[in-house]
Order: sequence, then C-alpha cells, then structure tokens
Amino acid sequence: MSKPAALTLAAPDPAAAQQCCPPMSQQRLEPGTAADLAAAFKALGDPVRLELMSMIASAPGGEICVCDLTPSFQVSGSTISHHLKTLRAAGLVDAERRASWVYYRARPGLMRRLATLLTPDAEEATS
Amino acid sequence: MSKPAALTLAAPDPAAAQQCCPPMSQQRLEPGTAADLAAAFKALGDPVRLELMSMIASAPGGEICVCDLTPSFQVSGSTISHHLKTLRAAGLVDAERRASWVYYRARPGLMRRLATLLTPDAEEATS
DNA sequence: GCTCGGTTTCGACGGTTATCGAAACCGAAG
DNA sequence: CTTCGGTTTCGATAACCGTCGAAACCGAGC
Repeated sequence: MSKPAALTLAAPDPAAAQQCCPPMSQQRLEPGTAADLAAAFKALGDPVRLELMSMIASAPGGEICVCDLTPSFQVSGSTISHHLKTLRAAGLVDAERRASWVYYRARPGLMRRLATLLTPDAEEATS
Repeated sequence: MSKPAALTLAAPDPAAAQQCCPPMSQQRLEPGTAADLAAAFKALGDPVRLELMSMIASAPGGEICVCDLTPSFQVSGSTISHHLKTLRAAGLVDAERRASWVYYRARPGLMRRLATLLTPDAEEATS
C-alpha cells in the first residue's frame, strides 16, 4: 500500500473509543478509555479547530468545501489543512474529494459520545 | 490583594463563556466564543486530567480529597496538583480547603454547556 | 514556637504543537 | 501533454505543555 486515499486516515484509536461511556458524573473512566477520549477533546482544544468543527457541523447540506473554510481564518491554507487532518485523525470529521474540491462532514458518533460523557446527571447547580 | 485564597482562581475567561451556545450543529461559533470554549476542551484533552475530572465528577458526596486522587496515578503529586490547577482555571472544578485537606468538586455549568454544544441535532448516523 | 503531613509553587528539561513558506500532489481544462 | 487552481505534505522554527524534584506554604498538633 502506497497511498491510496490519504484522506481517509479514519481514526486510529478513536475506533477503540467506539463502544462506551455513561456520563462521567455516574462512573469513573478507565485509564485506557480516558486516553482515547482525551485525544478527541484535545482535537477540539484549539480555537481554530473548534471553529472549523462548528462550521463543518453546521454546514447547510451537512458538508462544506475546504475552499469555503479557508477564507474565514487569518492563518495560511496549509495550517487549515493541518487542523483538518487533526480533526480527521480524531474521528470527528470525514473528508471526501470531488473533482478539485474536498468536502468535509461531521461524524456525529464521537460527538454524541463526548456529549453524553459531559452530561451532568440530574443535578442542579448554577455555579 | 496579595493572595487571599489562591485556590479560587475561579476561571478568568470561562466567566465570559458563561452565556451561550446552542449545539454547534445548529449554529457556527463566533471566534471569541470558540476561543473560550476551546480552552475548556483543551483542559479535558489530557488523559490524566480527563480521568481526574471523571473521578471528581463521580465522587460519592460530590467532592473528593486530593489525597484520594493522587494515589490513583503514576505521576508525582506536584503533577497532579498542576493538572488540578488547569481544571480549576478552565472553570471545570472548584476547590475548597478544609483543615489539612483540599476537596475538589465539579462545576456542572460549564460541563453542561460543552455537552449541549456537542449534541448532534436530531440526525442519525452510525458511522 | 517547632515539627509534620498534605498541597501548591518554582525552575528546569524534553517532547509536542501551531504556524509558516515551499514543494509536491491531483483533477480539470486548455 | 502542459498548465492551473485547490489541497496536502514537508521541513523548519518558536512557543507551549507535561513532568519531575526541591522548595515554599499552610493547618494541626505537640
């Protein structure tokens, strides 16, 4: 295998994080699971990436072209590409090439898992 | 003000992130908001911190002593303290000193905000 | 007051990461 | 086949981060 479609590096360990996770307020995470999920949070832990993620997730047809993402930021195109690769590696987005353009779409699976994990149980607290 | 209670550094900008955020699948984040929330995700983006967070959030009485956290990890006590400070600065946990021990508890507010942000709308997708 | 255990802070070291520009890649269209 | 625009990769640089041990801090108890 040389490099069939480098775009589909499709989440190495996030695949392992595929099966899990009640709210962390209900149950302590196992170290291994914590490591997998921390990688996903880390991917969201950059302002540019988080904004990219929000643009992709809220894109009209469920997908958006890199050419529509890049102009919204003050960083270079190569930097945007790098951040998109990070999101892809984390399993948060998917990429597909059509003609000259590459379209990204969100992967709801992992997002939902993270959302569940963070959901506070039933408790109330404004602070 | 010299240093009244260094433990309550109580979230600098997370206070700004206090008011917001429909699911990102519904609306693109503004750059400023993205920066604030990215800081919170970044705090969760380390395996040790995420596991710490889960231990604190799932603690029986809603709180847990540092002395009960430290022995669960293979890193030094000073490193644990450093990570706890990071979680505190992100507005994810609160600390209170009682006698010789310091107790940490989760701040559900920010957790809930992050959970909402990540919630995929109504869509279905297993991939 | 002095000591002691729990916790945080300080300073340093090594590895990671965000960023850039240049180069490579890849379809499409001359 | 050559060119061209969009995108990714490569290599380099500077800033950041996780970790440690030592030192400082802080109540409690002697």
